[in-house]
Amino acid sequence: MRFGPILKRAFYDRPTVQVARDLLGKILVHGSAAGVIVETEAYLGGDDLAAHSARGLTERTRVIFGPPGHAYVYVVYGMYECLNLVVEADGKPGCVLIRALEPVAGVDLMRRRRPAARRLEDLASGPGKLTLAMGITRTLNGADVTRGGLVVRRPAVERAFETDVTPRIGVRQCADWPLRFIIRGNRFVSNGTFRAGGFVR
DNA sequence: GGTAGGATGGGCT
DNA sequence: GCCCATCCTACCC
Repeated sequence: MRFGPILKRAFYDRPTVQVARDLLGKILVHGSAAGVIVETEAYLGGDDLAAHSARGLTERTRVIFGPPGHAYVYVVYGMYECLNLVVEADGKPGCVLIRALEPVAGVDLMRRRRPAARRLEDLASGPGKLTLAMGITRTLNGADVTRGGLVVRRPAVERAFETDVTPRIGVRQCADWPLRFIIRGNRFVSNGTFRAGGFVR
């Protein structure tokens, strides 16, 4: 499968919410595996207490405060890794969590990396699932995603779609902020998490 | 179809 | 010592 050009640093050097929305429909590529980004979440600076950067600059959050167009990979629940793309200008925190992909290349390899996935729709339908399927680990923390083995590309053919906005999944702070973006009707988005109040998907 | 509970360890108080 | 930006299995309709 052929893709378009790699997204340049200027794409990431913009407000977090804009980048989170614009990443939908783009192609995440790592080696021979690739998938269309169908779900993202924005993590802001300032008073967004759900963001790791909210507690200030530490060894872990250093990348988030650095220049845009780099990967921020962290470990959740001691077992899984999550991929974020750093946005906003150097010195200003902001990142976009990649939450789900529609696999489009290297699918056999992705299936071998995730034997628990029964259906294609489950292969990369969550932040921990997609890093497993794509072979993305914490060793890629800080990697430049405008060049190298992990990049984001435009699709060869841009397709129109509608976007839905919902609260973010699995966060307690700022639980009702509308910062999750999904491609409307896409079958590859994560299943979400039930919370008091009844929010699902 | 659905959900409850456990695995498991890094980061920060 | 507590809190997680999660996933999978077992078990129950």
